[in-house]
Amino acid sequence: MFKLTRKSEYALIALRHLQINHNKLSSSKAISQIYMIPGEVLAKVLQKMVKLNYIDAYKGSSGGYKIKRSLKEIRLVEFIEKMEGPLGLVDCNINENCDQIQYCNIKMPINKINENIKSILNKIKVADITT
Amino acid sequence: MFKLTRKSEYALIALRHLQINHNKLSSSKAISQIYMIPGEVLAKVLQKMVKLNYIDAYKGSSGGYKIKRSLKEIRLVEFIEKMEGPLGLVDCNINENCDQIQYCNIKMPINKINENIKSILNKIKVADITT
DNA sequence: TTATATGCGACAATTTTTGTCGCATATATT
DNA sequence: AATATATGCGACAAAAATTGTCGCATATAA
Repeated sequence: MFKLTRKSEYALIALRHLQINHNKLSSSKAISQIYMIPGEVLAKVLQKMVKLNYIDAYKGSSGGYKIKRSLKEIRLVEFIEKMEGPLGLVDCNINENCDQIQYCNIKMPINKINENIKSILNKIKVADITT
Repeated sequence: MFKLTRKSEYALIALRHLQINHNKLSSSKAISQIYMIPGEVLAKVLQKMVKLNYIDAYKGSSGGYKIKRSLKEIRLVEFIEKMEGPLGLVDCNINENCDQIQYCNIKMPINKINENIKSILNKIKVADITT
């Protein structure tokens, strides 16, 4: 519980790197070597960030990735949800396929807490981590 | 990320049940049947809660479990950490065996956020879920 | 033309979570 | 005293999620 997945960690590490090196392109390979991140895994994370419009990709030799100036005010929760899927303390927040739901006595209180946590996390920006 | 494990869910469900039925003993089997929880799994969760002193066990025929009156002010984070182990956004908060740590550029900011989240979660009591 | 990038899908390995089985001990009930 | 019904506990198994690998396609600067 409450653990970032490696994918998200790699994404944040890469974002920070791209933010620091915003004046040039950084290739996936270069980043993966600097931070000891498995190449293919990082590549996919970067590709996903491109799709989600967080960073720009430049193909071809001497290509690479570059951060978008629009990144500054991204909420951390939003970023993680887009990278990994919806967050929720319990599955019934996300997906109603729970056989136990009709007998469950805690759904409502948990949902309340979940909303509290999310509203708090909403105040945290990606930039709080990457700058 | 941010998902309670089933064990914790079962624990909370059982706690709530025990709280509502504080006037009598409830057996593991009875609880597991009411809430459709696998018997052996629930049994272990209950046993752990006994060890952690959250509930009392009475052995033998017509035995079962009973909630302790002291439960009211337990913090949710504390409860979950005792049931599941330490919480942390990243492993390096918990366990320093990370090959990447010497190259990692996000450790400190993540640790900061981790503390923020924990301090917020600290305000939530188990009773917020079980009552 | 070539070397070096990104893009993408399928698959494999690993780890974590979840659940099962067997057996021991305790005790109320009969 | 015997029995049925509890808890207690360790080892194991199954399932799911996470993490990592491989192969090949496309794009482009040099």
